[in-house]
Formats: sequence, structure tokens, C-alpha cells
Amino acid sequence: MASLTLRELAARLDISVGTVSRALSGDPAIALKTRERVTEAARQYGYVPNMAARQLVSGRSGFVGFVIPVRGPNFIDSYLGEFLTGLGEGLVEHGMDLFIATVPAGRSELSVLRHVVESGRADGVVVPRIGEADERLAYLLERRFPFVAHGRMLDSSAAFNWLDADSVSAFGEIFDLLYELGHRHFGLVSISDPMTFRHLRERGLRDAIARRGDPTVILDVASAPRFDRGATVAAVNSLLHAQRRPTAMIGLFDELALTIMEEASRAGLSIPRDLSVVGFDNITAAAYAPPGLTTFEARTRDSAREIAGMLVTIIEKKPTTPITRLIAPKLVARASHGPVPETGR
Amino acid sequence: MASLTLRELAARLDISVGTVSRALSGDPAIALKTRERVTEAARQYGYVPNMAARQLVSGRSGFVGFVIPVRGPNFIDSYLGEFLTGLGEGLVEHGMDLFIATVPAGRSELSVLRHVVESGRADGVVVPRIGEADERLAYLLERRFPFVAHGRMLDSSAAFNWLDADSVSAFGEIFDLLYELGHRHFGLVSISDPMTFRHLRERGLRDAIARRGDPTVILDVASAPRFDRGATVAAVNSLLHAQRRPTAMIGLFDELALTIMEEASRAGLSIPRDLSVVGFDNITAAAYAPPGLTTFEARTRDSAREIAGMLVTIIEKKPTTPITRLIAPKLVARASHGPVPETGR
DNA sequence: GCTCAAATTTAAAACGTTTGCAATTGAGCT
DNA sequence: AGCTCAATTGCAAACGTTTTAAATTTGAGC
Repeated sequence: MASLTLRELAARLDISVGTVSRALSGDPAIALKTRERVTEAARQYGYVPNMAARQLVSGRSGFVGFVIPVRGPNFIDSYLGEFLTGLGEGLVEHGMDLFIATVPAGRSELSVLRHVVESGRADGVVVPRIGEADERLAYLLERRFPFVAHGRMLDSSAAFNWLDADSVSAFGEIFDLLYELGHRHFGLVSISDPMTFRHLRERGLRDAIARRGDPTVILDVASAPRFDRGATVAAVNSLLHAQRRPTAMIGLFDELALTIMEEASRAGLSIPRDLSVVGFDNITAAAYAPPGLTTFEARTRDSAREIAGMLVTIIEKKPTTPITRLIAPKLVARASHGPVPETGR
Repeated sequence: MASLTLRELAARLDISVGTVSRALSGDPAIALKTRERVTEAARQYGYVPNMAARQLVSGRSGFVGFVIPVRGPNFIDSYLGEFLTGLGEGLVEHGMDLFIATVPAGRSELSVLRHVVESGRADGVVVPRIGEADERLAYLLERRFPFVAHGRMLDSSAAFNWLDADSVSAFGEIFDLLYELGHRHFGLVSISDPMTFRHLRERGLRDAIARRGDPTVILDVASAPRFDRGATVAAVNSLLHAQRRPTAMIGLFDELALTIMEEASRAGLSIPRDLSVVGFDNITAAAYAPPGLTTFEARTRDSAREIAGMLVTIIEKKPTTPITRLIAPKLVARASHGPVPETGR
């Protein structure tokens, strides 16, 4: 604002603007003595470069953009909170700032993303929650705009930069854990939305079942639209009140697992005595909801921090081959799972 | 990026740049016919103004800054999630964008705020969670930089723009509610940190007690540092295991109330039969933790949206007298409070 | 003391807008 | 036809940097 300009600083030092600019950027072509003198003066007078001017000539904004995905009533849920935290942490390490855009009521997420990209206010963007046919990715790829996705496509041939939790193995691990505890009848509460993580997690579970090769294993699946509370409750109850009830139920993510626990309690079932429940994500509420939800730590925050690093590399180095990374989730064993019930089977 | 420039657009229209600029901004000095022609061409060629250039000359960035306050392990908690959501919503209505800065490990929150302000990357900032002697406010006031605080100072003479929840009356309401249910012995779990909301809430409670004028009312207070889980548990238990235990306990905010409920259960107390518990904020976990925490909806999201509007007004109109606003919290009556226990008193 | 290259610094253009002021146009009047 | 005045439009400066190319200074070698 009222801050010193480069010209003024140069005047006080009786040196040309160009030299001052170079000195501050540490250009070795400038004599060391001059560089030190300039740096010192800049510090002393509290010179702060005007980002707009710098951006105008460099073409880089120093911002990474993030469009908050449209969703239910609460925009920033547990996942996004973690994610943004990590992203901020990661970016600040690289001297980048975070530009957050929300989607106004009438407009589409894509149009906002377009605004972010085309206004030149961001040098790259991070795209969370990948859908099966994601128009955001299509747009960014076509436009060759730097981005990193959190999540991947099902078709691994799609060439772009992504980082994802290895939910395939995590869901395999859940199955193995419960199988070892004697469970043979599983219920999965899933979503009907076209998100890729849904397929990956289901695949992880199914692959593990197939690997085990035990024909007595049963898997029932019930799905509901993502943020439709009523339908979700109905889906959960369709499994809970089936003729033969699963002994272990898995939520595609914690919110679903919590709903399972609620409905089970309502139905008079005791967890984990009558029913084992496992989730995925380890959201805050998972620790509070009795008896404590067994789940997987998706390490969202670490993931986001790493994504920040990846994106900065991509912006600066413009690598030709995509960078991809898998993060291994970690089991958080709480009290909602246990051995298969002896009775009633 | 590869987007059309104003000069190019002007060339195609065979009109001067200045005219095009004015036409696009809707300047009535430009003939209507020309304006329409330009607008149409801009739309057709997909012209997007370069924000950096615009910012350089106008001196305005179109960004509102927000420095994520330093805190415990999880930066973006429930409060901040709600707040950022509302802020984004509010800003987008005014065509402004949100610039989020995180505080790197070694640096102070103030230094980051200074960076945001002095780099000219934001036209105004929003400051959450006001402390008793808040150096951020002191800095912004001295610098005369536009800002709105979420929260106020105790000394109401401090002249700046703020919006706050009317926690004084809310805590009075809590007291009245519990008093009517027969409670006379209250326990308040508070924090020892120098945040102004702590004093305001305690004051609300004390004022209500004084107003009632019943000398049999007892209020015990225990405090712990904000994010010190161990000390918090100890503070809670100091009240729970006192010679005479309060029949109603109030958490300064929901996290504390949830801890009260946890520790009470651990001590074998049934809620609300043996103990009533009330919180404040209505965080997500409040609904999940059994038997459902009675609390106040602080309307953080609405508040943030309104703050966005206030800030835009301040940036554009530069009013001379401060804008202040109180938001009335709303009771969310769940199952954690009830009549005073008949026995044991 | 001179030459020439290396080291250092300077001048000026460029980035893409906005905006004050001057210039042009054309209609209405005399 | 000439003049005035308002309505339009054009010109050019300015915003604060970075960076290219040119100019200047320095200093080593003879």
C-alpha cells in the first residue's frame, strides 16, 4: 500500500532500479558488496515488492487455486478442513499462497474453475474428489494447465498428476482383519454417486474376498446418494433388517459407518458384540461416537501437503511425464469391531 | 494465460484500447452501440481481463485475506470450516476472492498478516478469534487497513469493525433454562487463555446469576489451557469429583462439553439423569456424541457471510464510524440436559 | 600508460490495464 | 456556410516490476 517502491529505494541508494531489482533477487552478476548494501537498505526501509507488478511481468501469480467442491449443506467438512490445512502448510513451504474460490448458487463448479484458470490468478490448481467422468480434469488437460488431482481415474491410462490413498489395499486389509475374526457375512454401505473412490474401495474389498477363495463369504451392498440422509438411513436399515443380517458392516467412509452405528443402536444392537462396524477416513467424530469407530487414517493432511509439493514442481519444472503417488492408509483400531457373534448364526 | 489481450481485441474491432476498456466497464460516455459491439466481441473471442494489470493500476487486488490462526494439531477445525465456508459464500456474492495464508512453523501469525497486508495482495482482511490484547488488531488499526473482526474486545471503546455472537445473553439463557429445571449448583469448564469470548461468556453466566438474586446458587469454575487435553480432563474431573458435585455443567464451547460428557460416563454417571451438560457452538460431533449435546448454534457460517458483506462495504465506502453487529445464538435442545436429580442432594 | 576483456551497472522496453485530457465528429443554430 | 456545444472516441501516461541489450567501469597484462 503505502509501501516503498523500487524506484524510491533505488533513489535513496543512488543506484538504478534495475540493479536494485537484480540485487534483491540475488543475481550474481551484481557485485556482492552492492547486493549486501541493497538487501540491508531494503530491510531497513521495510521494502515489500508489489506483487501485482511482479506478476504482470513474470506472468506468475504465486497463487495456487482451489475450488471448493459443491456438496451438501456444509461446504467445508472434515475432509476439506484437513485437506486445506495440509495444502496451506505445503504451499507456504514453497512461498506460494492459496487462492480459494467458492461456487455461487447458480453457477457450475467448472465455470468457477475456468474463472480461476483464465483470469491468471493462479499458476496451478488442486482438484479434489475425482468423479468417474470428471469435466474438470478434461478441461484442465485440454488447456494444459498445471494441476494435481487428489484421487485418480479408474482407467489408469489417463495421464495426469495425481495422489491418492491406496484404498484398494486398505479395504482388502479390512476384509482380512474381519475374516480372521471369524466374520463371513459382510455388509457394505456405499454411495451411488459416480465417484472413482467408490469403485476403488469396492474393488479392494471384492479382490480380497476373491483372493481368500472361501465360497461361504457373502457380501451385501446397499447404496444411497451421497448427501441424502434419508436414503442413507434406509440403505443401512435394508442391511440391518435383512432376513440374514451381516455380522460385519463396512462404511465406504466414516460418515456412513457412523450412521450404521447409530441405526444399529436404535435397533437395539450392541457394538461390537452383535455387529462389527468399520469405516474409512478417521474423521474427528469417529473418536467421539461410542464405542469408538475402527477406521483407517487416510492421512489427508499429509497427502495435501505432498500434493502442494508436487504442484510446485510441476509449475516450475514442467515435467513431461505425469507424477503419481499412492499413500498407504493406516488402521486405527478402536472398539467398534470384534469377533463374530457366537450366537444367532 | 494464452488469453486475448485488450490490445488485440481493440485491433480486431478497429477501436482504441481505451474505448474498449471503457465499453467493457459500462462507461455511459461510450455510445451504446459501441458498448454492445464490444461486449459481444469480448464474449465471442472469450476475452478475460488480466487481473494483475488491472490490479497494478487500480491498486485493488479483489482479494480478501484470511490468516489461519495458529492452534493445536488440527488447523482447520469445525469453527474454521464453517467460517471459511460462509466467508467464501459471502465474498463471491460481491465478486471478491479469498486469499488464505497459513503460518509456517517458525513464524508468528502477525508476521504473516503483515505479509498479506503489505504485499498488496489483499484489499482487506478478516480476523477471527480475538484475544484480550490482540496485536493483529493493533497492527491493522495503526496501519488503517480495512478489516472486520469476528469477536470483539472487552473494552467496548475500542473503535473497529466487528461482528460477534451475543454469547452474553446466550449464557444467560443457559443459566435460566437450567435454573428453571431446578439446578442450583453449576460447574463451568473454561479456558485459561486470554481470549475475549471467555470473559464475555463467563460474564453472561454471572450476570444471569446475579439477576436471579438467589443466594443458594453456586458456580464452580475450572479452567485449563485451550488445547491441552490432559489439563482439560483434569479440570473437568476436579469438578466431577469435588465433595459436592455440580448438577449441571457447562462447557465454554462444545469440545469442552464433550469432554465433560466423556469423563462423566467414565465416572459412571448417566446423562442427563445424574448430570446435565450444555455446550456452545453446535459442532458436528455434538450431534453424534450420546445422548446428543444440548448446545447453542453460534451461526458461524451466517456470521462469516455477513462479515464478508461488511468488509466489502468498508473497502468500497470507507465509512468513518465502525460497523458492529451482534448475532443471536439459537438454543439447540438435545438430550444432555434435564431436571435436577432428585436423589443425592 | 594503453588495450581488451571481464565485471558491473544503466537505460529502456515490456507486461496489460485504467483514466485524464485532447481531439474528433456531427447536430442544431444563426 | 460558419459557429457552438455536446457526444464520442483516441492518445498517452501511469501503475511497479523484470529483463534484454547496451554502456560504463575496472583491472590485468603488456
